[in-house]
Amino acid sequence: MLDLVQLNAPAFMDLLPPEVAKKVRRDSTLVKYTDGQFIQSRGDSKPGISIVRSGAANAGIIGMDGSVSMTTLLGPGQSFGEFTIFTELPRTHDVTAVGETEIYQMTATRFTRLYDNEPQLSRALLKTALMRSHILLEMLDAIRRLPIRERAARILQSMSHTAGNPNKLECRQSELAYTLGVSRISLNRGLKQLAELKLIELGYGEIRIPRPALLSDWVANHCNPAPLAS
Amino acid sequence: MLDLVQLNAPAFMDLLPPEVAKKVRRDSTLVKYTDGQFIQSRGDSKPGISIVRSGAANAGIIGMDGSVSMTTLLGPGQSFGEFTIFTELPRTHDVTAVGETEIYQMTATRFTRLYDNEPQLSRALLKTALMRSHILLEMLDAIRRLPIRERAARILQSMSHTAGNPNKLECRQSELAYTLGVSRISLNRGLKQLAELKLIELGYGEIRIPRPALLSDWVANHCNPAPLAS
DNA sequence: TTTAAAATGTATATTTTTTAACATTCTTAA
DNA sequence: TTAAGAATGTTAAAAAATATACATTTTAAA
Repeated sequence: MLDLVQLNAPAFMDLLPPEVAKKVRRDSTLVKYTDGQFIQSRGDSKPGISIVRSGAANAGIIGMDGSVSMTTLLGPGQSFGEFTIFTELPRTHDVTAVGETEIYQMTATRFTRLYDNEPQLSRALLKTALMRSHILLEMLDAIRRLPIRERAARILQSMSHTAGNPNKLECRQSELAYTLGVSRISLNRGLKQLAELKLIELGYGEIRIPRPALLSDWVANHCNPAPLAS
Repeated sequence: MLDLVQLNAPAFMDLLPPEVAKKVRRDSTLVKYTDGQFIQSRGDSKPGISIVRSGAANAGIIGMDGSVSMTTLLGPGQSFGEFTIFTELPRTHDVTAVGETEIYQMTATRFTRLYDNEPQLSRALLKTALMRSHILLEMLDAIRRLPIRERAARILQSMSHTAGNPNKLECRQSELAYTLGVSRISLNRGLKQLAELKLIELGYGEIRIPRPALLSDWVANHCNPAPLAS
């Protein structure tokens, strides 16, 4: 499943100096999960931080009818739940394992002790938290202000930046729609229009971006209210 | 103007021990702005942190047509722009002064020096950043998942928690609509329905919540997908 | 190679939301 | 007390998005 937050934010562990990362691993418990297994539930209040070691963690909110909204895929090195340590808030997401997954789990008390001795930890946490709210703010703004076509262009552009190949994105249209919070039909209409503008090409399970610069220009001209000037 | 983020998040300066707050004030430049004056523009890239001393700062995004979306009012003690210090991101918002306003401005270099010597700073920054993204995530989820009526109920409930008087909110419907990202007409329709359910009472420039517990119950039953269990 | 499943493409009816326009109510300052 | 402005209330038409349904294309497995 796709994700805006994950795709743009750096992994927590990657921001740590190797020796600090080692201490984090040392002080935490490695827990293994099988595909689909629950790692945490929305509403849990036991504070602690979780870091993906291998596999992936799918964060979302499961509705009463079983539907899931706003899915986020967290990969190796990425953390979640850290806000429970610094605030008194309950967990916002249901998180399940995607495939065989290993998670470093650390309780709040252990983490706090490490945190007090390793100033590098706070930098890494701050950077991820600040980038996350930055991205969320931009996304919120896009949802409120931009029509679906523009929103789609924007997410494609940001994904092409971070994905392996800037010219091709492998993803289902239904997943993209999910992430943008719109119906597949609406998304398809938007994508069609972008394809007519020659900004993208639609394929089976993939979207090609033959000239990323063209897309970037278009996004800059159509999606930025007071364009992010230099 | 109303704001979800501001209403729920603690002020940065309030999270600092008095002696650290004093050092922050000491190391920054106090700048005065008159009503409506620009404090920063979207796209600015000079890194630094700003803290409101008196008055208020209005953060929003000004569209090409002059319209403003997602307005946020920051009051005394609240900070903005700190993410520019820890990431390489340009500023996301246009910020203007509301009335006579004083802002503590600190450059990135100065702040970083202080940051390295005062571990308490990182805790305060982390807490505000984490709370912010928590609130943003919940808001994003609400926008995607909930109809307007439910969204309105949710914001009213959260505001009644934090406002001075839990039984009365003084706000224009147009402001509320703005914050929720819907038209005034749609919001009015939603509020009417909540009023019919006897959850709220509508007045001129105010919304009364005669029995907050009733509203909370309703929100818990209608707005929480997998209810935030205990 | 055939078949089933997955994914995309498309049309239409329905619902939701917005825009625009205007009436009404409330507040405040002359 | 009255007039002007501010805010809310209401309606109808237009636009946007969704749901439903089904056709087509692509992939991969039997």
